[in-house]
Amino acid sequence: MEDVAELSGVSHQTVSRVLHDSPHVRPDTRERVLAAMRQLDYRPNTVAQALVTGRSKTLGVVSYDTTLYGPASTLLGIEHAAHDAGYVLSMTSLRSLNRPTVIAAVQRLRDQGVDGVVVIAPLRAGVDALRHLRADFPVVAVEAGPDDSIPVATVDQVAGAAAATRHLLDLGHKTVWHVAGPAEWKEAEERIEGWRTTLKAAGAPVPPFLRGDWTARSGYELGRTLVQEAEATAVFVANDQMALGLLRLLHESGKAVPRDLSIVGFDDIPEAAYFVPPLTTVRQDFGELGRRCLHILLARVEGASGATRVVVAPELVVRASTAAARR
Amino acid sequence: MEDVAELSGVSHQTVSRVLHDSPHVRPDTRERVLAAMRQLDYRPNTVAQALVTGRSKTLGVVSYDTTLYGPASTLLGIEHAAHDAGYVLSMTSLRSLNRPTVIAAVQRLRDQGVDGVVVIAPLRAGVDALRHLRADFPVVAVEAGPDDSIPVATVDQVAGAAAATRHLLDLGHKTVWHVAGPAEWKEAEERIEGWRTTLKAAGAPVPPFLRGDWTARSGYELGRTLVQEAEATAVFVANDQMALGLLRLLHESGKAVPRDLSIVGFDDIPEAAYFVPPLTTVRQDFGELGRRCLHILLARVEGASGATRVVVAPELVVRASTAAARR
DNA sequence: TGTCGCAGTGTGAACGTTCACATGGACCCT
DNA sequence: AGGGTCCATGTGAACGTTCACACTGCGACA
Repeated sequence: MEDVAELSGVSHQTVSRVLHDSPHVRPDTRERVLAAMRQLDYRPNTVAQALVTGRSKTLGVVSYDTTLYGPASTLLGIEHAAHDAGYVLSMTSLRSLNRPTVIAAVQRLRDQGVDGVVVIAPLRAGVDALRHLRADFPVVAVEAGPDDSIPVATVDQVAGAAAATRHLLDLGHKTVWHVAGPAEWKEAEERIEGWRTTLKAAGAPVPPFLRGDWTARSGYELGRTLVQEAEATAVFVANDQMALGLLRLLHESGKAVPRDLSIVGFDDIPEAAYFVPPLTTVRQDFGELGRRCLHILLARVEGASGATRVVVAPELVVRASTAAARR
Repeated sequence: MEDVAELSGVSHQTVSRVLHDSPHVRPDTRERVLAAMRQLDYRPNTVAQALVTGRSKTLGVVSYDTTLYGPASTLLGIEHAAHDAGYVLSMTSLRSLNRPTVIAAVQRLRDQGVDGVVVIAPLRAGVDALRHLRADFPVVAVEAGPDDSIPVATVDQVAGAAAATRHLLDLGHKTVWHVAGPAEWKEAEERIEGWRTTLKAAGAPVPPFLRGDWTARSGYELGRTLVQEAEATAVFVANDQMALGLLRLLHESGKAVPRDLSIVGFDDIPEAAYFVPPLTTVRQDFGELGRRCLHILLARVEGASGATRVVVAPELVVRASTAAARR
């Protein structure tokens, strides 16, 4: 910067002003400075800027397993939104999600000088950790956060599960079974809730749900139990991978989908449309989710306060894995 | 830091020394300083450290579509390795991959003060961009890089494709068809090469390959062409998603897998084992890949030089989608 | 017994910015 | 003509570290 100043015959301060488009610079001076910058290939030192301003134009993300489709897509949405806002993203991926690890990760990012953090913590434990964070630092949770102590962007899981369940009931099924996700996941619990309340509201019997772990393998295993229930004609599975496993087991058991059993999944992963048969599922707009939560965070960083809650609506996508009940 | 110094009755420099475990501090002094740090909950300002040392303990990653299984897993491997080495990761995700965008992304990260960058740029164009980067900054490419001008960590695509093809030939198939990935992807081209040379080496005829775009949809569409080839009994598909699409089309066309057609995929995505039938495929250890490339980068950052090339071996996973040719 | 070396500590400058304030001139108004 | 205002610019300190060097005392060695 000193070099640029010297070359263009002004002080370092004027260079700084040009850099920030200050109105108090004469056009010809500005031009001279810009020329010098170009000539010297000057690039402002963001680290020095961060030191003096206390702002780094960097945001942190702490996430769990970015290999899963949901978190990965959300992360991408966050990244794009951050990029568009001129922010850089720092990432931390936890190997296990519990109170100390989440707190440590946020602290670490904070020490690194990020202006704010978004936590993708769909587990109960992670959600819980957020409540124990200092309130003097902008944090937003995505996809399940604690009550209202922290701003949250989330997809309405209950509504999605309700839509899936209602779809099956509308097709004439007497009731709907459910393959759930792991108990520690808030989303899993909310999907159970949406499913159960919809059944109750319709006066349908509520069968016990089966507990999976999101993997295709668990869907496959739990399918064994399901095929023994002669009554079952419709299942709402808490994610598409488990639905895939279930689909395979049914195929191996000689059961036809949707003739013998109608299936609805959740997430709408890109592969779902090419399952055999193509899977009816509930689409979550993860990209939008990420974008929205980043905007909340940005507002916070800029000084807004008060808890916020953004809810993205899921959408039922009807394909070939569901059909009217046989009578 | 000044506060800590004052509280423990030493100078700021001694505090700094304690911070860095300098041997030239008397044990009791060290103890006093540490106590003061705890009492004041002192956290060193990494930004100031970065300013003066020129090192930020931050590494950059520029990637393309982190929603895909491969890049996402690689990213995770990189992240874990970085974390273990005490580094933080800054991420940039490109919306389109070409020379200017890649160069701009690297520059941006560099301006942000990262110590080095890994580029996940599987496209020809991205690979190309790397050649036009200043050599005075540590960059490593993962999964396809230019010749030898830049260090690279990669999975041996040719060997993987060869293993897949040979597996099918060994089962007695006269030849093997191929559904390839998009031409701009280096991996796609290398898989074609592995497939073609293996066929040639075995004296088998080389049918024209079909050009897909990695999506299940394209596998489905291209399947139409494939079922019209009465001769075809074996196909090597360049990734698992396209194999899924193909599987569905075959099912709809009344063709049985593997009875009428044997199929091998590539990647071994977690879902592959639950396709109908379970997919024989080539597993890539993306986590390992990420870890390895990060270690190369770290070595570079610490001052090592000279191009390096690390190759991870893929592994054929035989499942139920391949069977011996009928005679 | 003088001096060399080293352990333990302190001092001030530097890193590259921005911030708060000071300066000087042009213009306008009374 | 004098004073206020605003524009354009400059000056020095501050941000929180590390770095290079200087200093003090103590033990060892010749």
